[in-house]
Amino acid sequence: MVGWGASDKGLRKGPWTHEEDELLSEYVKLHGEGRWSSVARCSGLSRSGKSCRLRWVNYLRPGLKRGQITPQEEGIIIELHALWGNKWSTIARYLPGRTDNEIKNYWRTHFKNKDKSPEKQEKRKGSRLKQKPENQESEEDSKRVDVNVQEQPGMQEMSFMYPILWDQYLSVMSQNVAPWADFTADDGLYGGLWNLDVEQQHGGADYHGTNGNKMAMQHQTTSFGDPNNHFYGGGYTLRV
DNA sequence: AAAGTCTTCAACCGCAACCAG
DNA sequence: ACTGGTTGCGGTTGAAGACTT
Repeated sequence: MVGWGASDKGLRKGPWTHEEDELLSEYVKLHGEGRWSSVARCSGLSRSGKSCRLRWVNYLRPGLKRGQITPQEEGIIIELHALWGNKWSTIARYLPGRTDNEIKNYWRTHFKNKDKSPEKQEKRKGSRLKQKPENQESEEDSKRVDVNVQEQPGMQEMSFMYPILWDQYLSVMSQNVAPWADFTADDGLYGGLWNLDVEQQHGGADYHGTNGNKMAMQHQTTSFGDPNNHFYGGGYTLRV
């Protein structure tokens, strides 16, 4: 990578070391977030304020989720992207523990590649299929979410369906209220698509944004695909 | 086993908005 | 109102590892 290692101002660039992470964490613990330019100056780090902020926000901040995006999260990403486009930071507010960078990367790797030549994709897909038994759904397939967006004057309606694994289904159902779901966002939409109790999950519910927007959600659970594989389906119809 | 290709993700850059003086 | 510094956002890049031939 050209220029990484040291910049013309003597600031380091490139991957962060464990020592730098510790310095930054320690500094933020003592002085709090914000004032990133002074973090860079006072913490002893030879990093730009921008770099410090980015490292904290995307990697060091407590409460960040690690690991794969779940089918539920994927559904929310698709749904909100259909609403707002590439407003990654806005979308990230609805996925606590996930960063805008993570969501942006996920979108690019999983959905942007639709732009690539179909032949190439088919070729790769075909060779991958050789590796697994016939009729067995791949992990990617099992995460597929189907979205249907319909716009009407003054209202936008979206439906999305996704298959989920049985243990994920149980895990979601066991949470009467998702721990992260209880917030409202500046733009007035209710922030917790999973903030439904079991009865409501099956019955649907209406929510009101703080700006008066009405957001109606209808949740459906149904088993589809191969019941022996313990796939269940979830879905919402969302009207904004 | 090796070389080529593809995917993932951390980190950078440029720009715009915001804020204090 | 203007200016310079700071912060946040979205787009892009490139290294590393996984996968395919």
